[in-house]
Amino acid sequence: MRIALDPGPRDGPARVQLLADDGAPAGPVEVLADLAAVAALEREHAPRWVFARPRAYRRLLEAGVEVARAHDVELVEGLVVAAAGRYGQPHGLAAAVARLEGREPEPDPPDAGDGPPGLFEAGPAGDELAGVVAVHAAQQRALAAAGPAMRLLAAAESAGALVAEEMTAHGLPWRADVHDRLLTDLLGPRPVLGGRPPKLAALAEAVTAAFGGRPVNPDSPAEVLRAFARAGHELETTRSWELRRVDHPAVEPLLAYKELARLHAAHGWSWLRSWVREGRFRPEYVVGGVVSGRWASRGGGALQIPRAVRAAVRADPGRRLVVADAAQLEPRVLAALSGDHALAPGEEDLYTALAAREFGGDRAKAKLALLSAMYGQTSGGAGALLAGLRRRFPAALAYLEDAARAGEEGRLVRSHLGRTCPPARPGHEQPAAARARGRFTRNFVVQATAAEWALVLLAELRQRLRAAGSPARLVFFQHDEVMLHSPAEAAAATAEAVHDAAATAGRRLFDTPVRFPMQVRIVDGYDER
DNA sequence: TGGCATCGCGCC
DNA sequence: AAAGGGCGCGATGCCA
Repeated sequence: MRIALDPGPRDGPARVQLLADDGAPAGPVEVLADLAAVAALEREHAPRWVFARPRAYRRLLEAGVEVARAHDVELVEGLVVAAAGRYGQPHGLAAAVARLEGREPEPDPPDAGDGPPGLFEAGPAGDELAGVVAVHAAQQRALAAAGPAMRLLAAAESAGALVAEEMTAHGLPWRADVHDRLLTDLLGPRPVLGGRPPKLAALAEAVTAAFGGRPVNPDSPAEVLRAFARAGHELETTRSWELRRVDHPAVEPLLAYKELARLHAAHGWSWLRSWVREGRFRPEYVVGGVVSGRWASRGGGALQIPRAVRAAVRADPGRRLVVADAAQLEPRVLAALSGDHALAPGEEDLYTALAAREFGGDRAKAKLALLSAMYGQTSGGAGALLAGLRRRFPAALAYLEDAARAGEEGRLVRSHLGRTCPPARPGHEQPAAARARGRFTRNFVVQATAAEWALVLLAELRQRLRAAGSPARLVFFQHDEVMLHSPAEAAAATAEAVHDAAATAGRRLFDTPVRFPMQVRIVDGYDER
């Protein structure tokens, strides 16, 4: 059973309508006294809730209501539009309704699916619930025609919306005092009036001194290039890997400066002030925000938390962090996709196993070879390594090369479950553009399939925790890694649920002997191995 | 002053 | 011969 839901304006009534599984209305529109009434319907019917966008669920969470299953109309519309070769065209509810009615869709409103509260409530008066019902019915027809893989993808994407909103609501445990201590250790005391912290100021002066005393702003690539040019070093860029090859006394303080300045600018005291409240970091996740189906995030750089500050992520007293990451997910996905099972023979470290068989025990070399194959890299010695891979894993390499060729020829590629890449843009016939698109589609098939494996893992894990009445909460998700905040006594069971969910995710996507092991650690701090 | 492109680097 | 996928974000530098 399905129930369409319009949570309504913030101070107004919510409305619901019972639907058959094909999306046809199975009852009248009903007005709910409040969102808490949703909880009663959830207990009574355990339906799949059909709503317009993730923020609808945010409203439920604010009212203290969690649900088990959902169909997110705007997220699914994105999948359906892309599958028709029109990635990037409007997929908000209003646009979907317009298409159904044979009108030209308007561009999506800014931040479709997210954005500040009130944006949509204040939007043009329309029957939101009727739109949700009509578009959902059309999507059910499209998904039925596309097959079970697309239906699984739609369900997983929608489950992702539930997880994302719940993770934001719970927040990532973040110890501001620990973070502050880390910053002070690395940068010196926080400057009271802004400006550079002591250690950064000292390094900037050291750079200037190394260039003979003429002031050089190390934050300005242009100035740094000019300074090196005056010293007789013509550089292309000021990237650290290029600087490292230069023999000049300014290099060492400059590299040290860049590393610390990065920390200060991106995750320093102002970040802490902006993003951590009452011991929690609450980023906003953007489900399906990346073409490959990976999540993006808005605000706080949630998916780029540097290792240097991870010690600040600490479990509350009496709790533990259960941190799990999928081991070598992308090459395992490639093995399953291509049927080249020899590439991923078991649960052991895939690169080590590969190194032993092909690369003289050199794990780094094996990893570089595989990543190069999946990214389309051939420089830096990668080309020579590819030959060994191609000889040993012809099916896996052929899979990637087919995807690359499809891209170069302007065709579409799809993930295992049917997420579709954007169409080629005009100009893709130019050789350089064609090769770039080939690298993109080569990577897309793997990255997008890995992303949907991870989505299914999340959905399965969430379902297990709910079924068991677990007190553990999902608090972080980053491409191939999940973190839970769990009472200490439940941590072992939580870890088991992760392993179980991972195995199930593999089975739901593939009929394959390839395994998808998770490395799980139960720790107090995110920095602990 | 604000918008925008570029650079550079953090994460996967 | 050369060809590295996907992001977010802050600082700089240029422009209106």
